[in-house]
Amino acid sequence: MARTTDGDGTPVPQRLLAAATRLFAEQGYDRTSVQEIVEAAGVTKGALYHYFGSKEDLLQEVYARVLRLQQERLDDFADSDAPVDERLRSAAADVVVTTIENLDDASIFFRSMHHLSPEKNKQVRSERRRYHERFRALVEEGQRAGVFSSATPADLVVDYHFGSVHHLSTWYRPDGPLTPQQVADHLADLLLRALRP
Amino acid sequence: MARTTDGDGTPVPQRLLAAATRLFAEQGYDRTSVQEIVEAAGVTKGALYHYFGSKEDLLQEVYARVLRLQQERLDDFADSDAPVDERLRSAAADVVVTTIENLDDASIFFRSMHHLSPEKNKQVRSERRRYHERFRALVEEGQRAGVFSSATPADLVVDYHFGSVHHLSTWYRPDGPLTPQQVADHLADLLLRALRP
Amino acid sequence: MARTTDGDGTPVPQRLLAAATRLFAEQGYDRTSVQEIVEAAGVTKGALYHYFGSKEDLLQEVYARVLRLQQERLDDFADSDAPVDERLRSAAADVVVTTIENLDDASIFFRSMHHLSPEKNKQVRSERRRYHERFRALVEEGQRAGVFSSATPADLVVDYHFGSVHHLSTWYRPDGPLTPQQVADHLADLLLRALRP
Amino acid sequence: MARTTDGDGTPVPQRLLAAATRLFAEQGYDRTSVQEIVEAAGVTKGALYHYFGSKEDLLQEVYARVLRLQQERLDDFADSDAPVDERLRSAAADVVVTTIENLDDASIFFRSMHHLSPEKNKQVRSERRRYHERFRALVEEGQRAGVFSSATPADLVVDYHFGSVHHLSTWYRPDGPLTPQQVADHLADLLLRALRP
DNA sequence: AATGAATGAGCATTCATTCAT
DNA sequence: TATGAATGAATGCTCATTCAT
Repeated sequence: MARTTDGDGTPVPQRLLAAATRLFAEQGYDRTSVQEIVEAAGVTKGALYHYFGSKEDLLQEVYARVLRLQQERLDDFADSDAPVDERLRSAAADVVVTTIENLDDASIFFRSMHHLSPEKNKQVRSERRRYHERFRALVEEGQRAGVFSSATPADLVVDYHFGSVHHLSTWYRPDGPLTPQQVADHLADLLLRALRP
Repeated sequence: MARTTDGDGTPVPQRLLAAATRLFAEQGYDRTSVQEIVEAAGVTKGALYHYFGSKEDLLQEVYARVLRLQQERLDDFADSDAPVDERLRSAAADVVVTTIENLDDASIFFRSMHHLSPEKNKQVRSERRRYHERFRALVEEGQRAGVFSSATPADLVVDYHFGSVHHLSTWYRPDGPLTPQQVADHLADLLLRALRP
Repeated sequence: MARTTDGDGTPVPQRLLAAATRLFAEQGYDRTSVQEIVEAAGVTKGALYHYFGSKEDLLQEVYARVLRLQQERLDDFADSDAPVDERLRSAAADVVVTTIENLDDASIFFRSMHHLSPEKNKQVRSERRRYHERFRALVEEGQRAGVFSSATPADLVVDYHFGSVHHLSTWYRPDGPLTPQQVADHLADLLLRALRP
Repeated sequence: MARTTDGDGTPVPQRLLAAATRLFAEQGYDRTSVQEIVEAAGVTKGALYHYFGSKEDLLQEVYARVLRLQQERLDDFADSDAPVDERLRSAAADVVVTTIENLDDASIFFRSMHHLSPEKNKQVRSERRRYHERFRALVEEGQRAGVFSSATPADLVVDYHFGSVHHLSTWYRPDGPLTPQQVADHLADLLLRALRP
């Protein structure tokens, strides 16, 4: 067993990433000090700077992990061979459920992205765009097939839906009346109903 | 009168509020220093603290002004005697247009609200709720009248729409292909289409 | 009735002096802001600076009033035609009683004197010295008459007694077991007993 | 080891403590800025806050060191097997000598203690009380043995003496006519004479 | 006699980052 | 691989004092 793990066996970089994610979500990026992160992870500052070049690098890693996960799930749904309306409904509902299950990640996304330096911001945005375009392609496919109304530009439809997804971290409470799946079904339903020809 | 205004004739508190609004939107609350604000407003720190108790008070004032304006507009639309679907469509489109026209305020709202202390946060949230409830009442009125589908709880419908409004500050660019009014019409249309029985 | 009094009829300068005395004693000179003083006195800053040149002037006035009172009392006792031991005992006990009755003044004296500028400090010290010398003269008179032991220099005897007087503000509590008069009698007794030949 | 010391080989925390002690005594706690302290110690602010949590912590450390030293000396004298009047005389004289030798510490004690937060103040006071009680026990022992008069409560006797000790920082000057030891002998003598039956 | 807006210098504290070990 | 002492610049805020009215 290498030195990079501690009592609990989790490697140091992952412990740092987990601690940072939780703290960034709870307090915001600027209000979380490097000292707090290393204390929560049970290591020292030197260790953090051994694995990450800066506090900002840590934030970017949090983003990278989330983006990778979301893109994988979207690709899976979009690549299935179900009818396009079912594929869109599944993907639209899934992003709601996984966002609720990782509300910390979502909070960080919509509140801390502007804390990245221009270059890193650009990189994250381009990965976001890839995600957005995959989703938009589904909408356009349905519009071309006449399954969805073409009254609204597909881009706007996607932003309409993702607006509500981002908004989840503002109002969703685990102890509220609806389960994540129920919320997801309702929101996907609203999207599909809005797209009825 | 001479003392409370400067070269441009605008009272000092309003100059400070305007400068703070712009800077909070551009850089975020934590990244904007009091020094930057007073320099942008052309006054000294002492003057700022003469009118505002703290940097946080300044942020709260920004919120208070926006909330007041939005509530007034919503009340006007909701109180008209047009049919309920027209009233909802007008209100839904209007909030989009005014949000786009004041994107700075919107950015601050969705990125900096968590920087308020618990008490102030509570106060702002309760005013937000009042706004939300007025909007929800419109949806419920239409559902009771059978004009709108009751498939989705009215609360969720409202959050669906406001998610897309908040999201505007993330993607809307003045030099994009759509005018504010066009965006507003499309988004209001999506809402009304989703509510078709 | 002039403008210098308010609802309660007390002239503004005296109200300021009383407020300052209380606040300086409670919080210390440096920790008391001019704003607090004027609020406690129910006037504005402009009024304070109309009557007093500076915050420091206010402190000096507090001193001046106390010194005047104490000197008057000491002179009365020292000038009586009782035997010297009785005169010393009376004066020694009286300064204890009046110090306890004005513990605020005493606290200020022993904690804030070093906040005066060199010139003002010098002036206060010279008035203190006059007081000290009058007291010392009583001791010396008794020593010359053989009523008091000459084993200790009179200066040191006076400092010994006044040390205990200054110390009162550290330990005396109105709700303690001894009345001011009892404390005074005990301390004067200790002084006289120490001076027995 | 190289890092924790500088040119003169004294560890940084001790250098800071020494500089703070001198400056607090000369100018008072509130009038001494953290900047002055670190400049006097030849380090930066960051270094100070690496070792001490706050300016107040620094003050408390000054107290803690003095209290420890004084308690040790008192215990040594009180535990000897000389007659009780000799033990009291030695202890009473010793506290005078060591106070004069550390007049800075004494000044801080009697002028800055009220600058501590309530909790820290309480802690320091309780250690003071332990010291006071050890001294009082000596007086009571002599009173029970009939060596000292019981006319005055022992508590008051202790406060009488310590008043004069505190007062030293007000009037004692190294270039005065009396050596520290002479002052100590006189003050101890006054105490013992006052206690004669 | 009194106001209160405005100043400007100063304050204690925080923090991401570096680097000798 | 990891430590932790040290840096140095920045931050929000306070306050005695001034002065046009």
